[in-house]
Order: sequence, then C-alpha cells, then structure tokens
Amino acid sequence: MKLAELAQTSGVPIPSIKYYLRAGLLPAGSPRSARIAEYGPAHLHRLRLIRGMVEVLGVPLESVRALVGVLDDPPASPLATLGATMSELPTGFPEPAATDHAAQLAKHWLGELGFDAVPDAPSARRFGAALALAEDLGIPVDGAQLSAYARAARTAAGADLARVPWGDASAPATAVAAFSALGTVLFEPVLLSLRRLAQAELAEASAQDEPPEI
Amino acid sequence: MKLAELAQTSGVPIPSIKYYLRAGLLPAGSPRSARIAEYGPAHLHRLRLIRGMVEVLGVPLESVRALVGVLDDPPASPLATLGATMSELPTGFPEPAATDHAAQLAKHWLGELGFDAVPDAPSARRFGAALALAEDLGIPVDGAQLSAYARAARTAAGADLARVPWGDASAPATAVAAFSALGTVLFEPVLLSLRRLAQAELAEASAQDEPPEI
DNA sequence: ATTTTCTGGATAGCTTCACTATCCTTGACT
DNA sequence: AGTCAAGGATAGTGAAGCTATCCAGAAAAT
Repeated sequence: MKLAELAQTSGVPIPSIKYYLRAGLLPAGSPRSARIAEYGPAHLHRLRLIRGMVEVLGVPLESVRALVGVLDDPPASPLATLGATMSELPTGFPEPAATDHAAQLAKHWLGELGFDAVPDAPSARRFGAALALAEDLGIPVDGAQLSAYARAARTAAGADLARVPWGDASAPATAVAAFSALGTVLFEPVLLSLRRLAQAELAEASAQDEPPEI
Repeated sequence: MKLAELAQTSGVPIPSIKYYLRAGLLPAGSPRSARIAEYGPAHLHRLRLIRGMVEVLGVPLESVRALVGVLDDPPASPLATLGATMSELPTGFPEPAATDHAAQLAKHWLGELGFDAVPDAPSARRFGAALALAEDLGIPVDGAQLSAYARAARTAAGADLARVPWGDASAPATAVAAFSALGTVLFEPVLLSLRRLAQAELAEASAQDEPPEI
C-alpha cells in the first residue's frame, strides 16, 4: 500500500499522515524502493488508533505517543505491564499540579479505602487533586460516597482483568499488554457515561416515588 | 474588593480575570462608583471553579460557561435538574461524532443492560462512540464486562444521589441543583483514578497467586 | 524515451484556544 | 493638583494540531 492508498482507505488526509509520521506516532513504511514506502495493515490500525484516541477520547497527541510507545515495546510480563505502564497511559485529563493538601487527602482516603500498596502513582495524584478541588468548591468529601466509589471501581477493575488472557500461550505477552493498556483507556468513557445514565435513571425513579407537590 | 485585590487573593492574574469577564464566565462586579467595581466572595468562588475545572478536569472554557449557566440559573426542580442539565455538563471528552454503527451499538447494549427510558442523551452517544472505537481497535464488546460496568455505574450513581439533599427545605432548589451538577463532574476523575488503582491492586494480587515462571 | 505522476522531506502557514500585554480615558484617593 | 488605578478596547503570544506548498528525483504510463 502506498501513501496515497493508505490515505484513501483510512480516510485520513495525506498531510495529516505525514504529520503523524514526523511526530513519530506512525512508524515509517518499509522502503519498497528508493523513493516509495510500503504501508501495511498495521499502519491502518495505528491510524485508526490515533484518530480514535483524539476524536473519541480527546487525548493529546503527546499522550498517544506514550501509549503507542507502550504498544510497540511493551514490558515482557503482562503482570508488570499493567502496573508499570499505567503511568504512561493517557487520560484526557491534564496532569494535576501536586499540592500538599491534595497529597495528604489522597494518602488519607486511599488508606481508609484499603488501597495500601499504592504509593505515588499518577492516579493517586489525580485522585487527590479532584478531592481537593471538590472540597474547595464546597462539596466536602464523604466517606460513604467514597467507599461506594471504591466498590464500584473494584467491580469495574475486576471485569477488566477478567478479560485479559493472562495465561494464553497463543497470545504473546506483548499482545496481552497491549490489550490491557488499550482496554483501560477505551472503557473510561464507557464507565462515565453509564454513571450519568444511571444517575438520570435513579433521579427519575425517585421522582416517581415521591412526586413533587404541585 | 477591588479587581487588584481579587487578583491578589485568588492568585489569578488581572488580565486573566478580565478575560473571564469578557468571556462571560465571571459576572461583572457591582459598580461601587462610576469607575470602580466591587467584587465579593461569590467572585472568588467562581474563579476557583473556573481554574479548577480547567486545571484539574481539563474542560474547555466553553463547557465551563455551560456549567456556570446552569449554576447561575438552574431549573427549579432538583429532580428535573439532573436529567435536564446533564446534557449541558462538561465532560473533558470531545463531543463524539454520531455514526450509525455507534448509535446501534448504544441502543442494543443499553437495552441489554436495562437502561430503557434513556433515549438520546449525549451520554448515550458517548457510550456508543466508545464501544464502536473499542470494537474497531480489536477489543470487542463483552457482555459480562459491560454488565459489571453497569453495576459499578449504578453503585456510584446511587452514592451520588444519596448525598443530594432533596427535600431539605433549608437548601433552595437552585443550591441543590448546583450541588448535584458539580458533584457529577467533580467526581468523574475520582472514579476513574480509583479504577486504575484497583486494577493495579488486582494485578498485583493475581501476581502473588500465580507467580510467573522465571 | 519521454512525459506525467507521485514520493518523501522540508518549510511555512493556518485556526483555535487561552491567555497576556499595551494603550487610553477617566475617575478616585491624597 | 497630581499621581494612581479601573476598566474598556485592541493586539500580540504560544502551544496544539493540522494543512498547504515547494522541491528533487524515482516510478509508471505512453
């Protein structure tokens, strides 16, 4: 497949593809001859990944680069991968500035919720930053709510890990790593939109239970 | 409080405050005299809100404007608020382009998961878009995983609604609406970071159970 | 064999977002 | 009276993410 065909079939304009090439998001094609490179299905897949991450998840290209770095060259052990690469994974949220108060909040509540072995992951920082902001804006942290969140998070995480084919000999460790990294980021909007839908559902239900006086 | 003092105490530079004023994110101060405006604690709070939404949640100012619109002039019924304003609420994710396939996926799975009364909310569109992307990238939808997500989402949503002081006569309906709108967006990163932490936790646990052959 | 097409590389331009800086007039405190 | 500062208008900045143009030269078409 030549560049023009890649652009054709992927629907991504040529200049954009060149841009991704320059930015190191898309590997160069294998040179079929001195001046023409050959692109394969892997390039198509990668293009779909880039566009999808940007358009659906809103992650900056910088973060996509980190993700494809993990996909191209994943740690050998799938077990290590989840933990080790979690920090490289894009979130769509900006990297929060670490304040003392946020760190302290995170430490306290993570302990309370039973997340012991988690030292200083970016996720913990984001957790602290969000709690600090909520507090700042007059929505103080509530233990009952947080433990419900922890339960929900563990439910979701359990389902995530259940899908990973850990011991599958047919799947190389790198593929497993890619699978889990991708699943982690791709299902974030799924969980969030379901939460909003569930809120609407419950609000409606409680409206039925207790009709507002007219 | 004069502009300079507002800038001083909030830590936001004067030009930025002027920018927010121009953009309609911050209401004008009450004119203390012809050329000097008086800013109050509400302005400080609003500034904290703006900066927090941008810095912690990464929402574009455009979306913050939608949110403050809801806060400034919320629907009277707190019940109606959640449902009606959910569509105005920022997400940090871009508005997904609605494809047929995504819509169909959303319809099918929402039905499967028992979300019946939900027609065409933005959340449903995002849900569909995310599923379509995952499928496209080789992570097909898995019913068991999705129903775990639905359970998790309902758990979190239940905790959200439990905190809302529905019938509290001391809290005006507008304050209740503001509270729920803010809670909805502020706790999104909390849930997400807990999921990642729970993944790491579970991965570690399964590593202990079944040590990799060395 | 010659013409046309297209490639990869380089460079420059564009658009949006979120500020940031400058200028100016006019009113306020001292 | 004189300096200071508010507020409005306008323009400039910088990053992100493209998009457009130009070019030398190899490949394909005729």
